[in-house]
Amino acid sequence: MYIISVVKNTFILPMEKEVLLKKLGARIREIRKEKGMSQAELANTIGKDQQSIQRLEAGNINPSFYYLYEISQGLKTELRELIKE
Amino acid sequence: MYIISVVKNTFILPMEKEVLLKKLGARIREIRKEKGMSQAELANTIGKDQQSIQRLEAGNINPSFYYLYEISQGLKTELRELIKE
DNA sequence: ATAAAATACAACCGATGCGTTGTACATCAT
DNA sequence: ATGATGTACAACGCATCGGTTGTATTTTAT
Repeated sequence: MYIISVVKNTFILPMEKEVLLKKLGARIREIRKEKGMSQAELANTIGKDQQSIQRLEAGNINPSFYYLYEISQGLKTELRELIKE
Repeated sequence: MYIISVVKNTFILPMEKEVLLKKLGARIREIRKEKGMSQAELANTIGKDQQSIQRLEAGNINPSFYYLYEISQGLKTELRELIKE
């Protein structure tokens, strides 16, 4: 008797990682525009640079919790607002 | 004329990183207990192991957005619920 | 008291976040 | 046309996340 197959992490998540990150980025961009800020402006207020914000909004990274917190502060909003849907 | 001091990131955040992560971990633990799950149980349902959940709940890591999403799914709750305060 | 279950902690290591530099391109005003 | 402003993309490097193994400590049940 041998183990012929080991399937790991069969838990199916309702949303793909890539899709989720795109949505997050789009939401952040939406809020930033509402506030009338440029990427560089947002970045500078929280000690980051424009390129980092660009990557985030493009959904090209999977940002850390604290990073998102900093973003929310830069946008003068609640962290929870970034996650609406 | 010389630059004698460069202060970077003078933006003062209302909450320290460490404190925020402790709170996040505590909140996750709270929800997990409400659901009557063990760390291992939560971990296994989303293809992780007990030790990873422990580090998260202890506030010893700054988890990624998608990681938190997986946790929320394992807890059968909304991602937003993990961030309540 | 003993065993089982749950939780905590430390170390290794590959993958990746994120700060940074450099640059391209598009839009707008002068 | 030129310059200023906003956005996009790629690469480098250090730090850290997170999967994993190993083990210790605590809690609960019998």
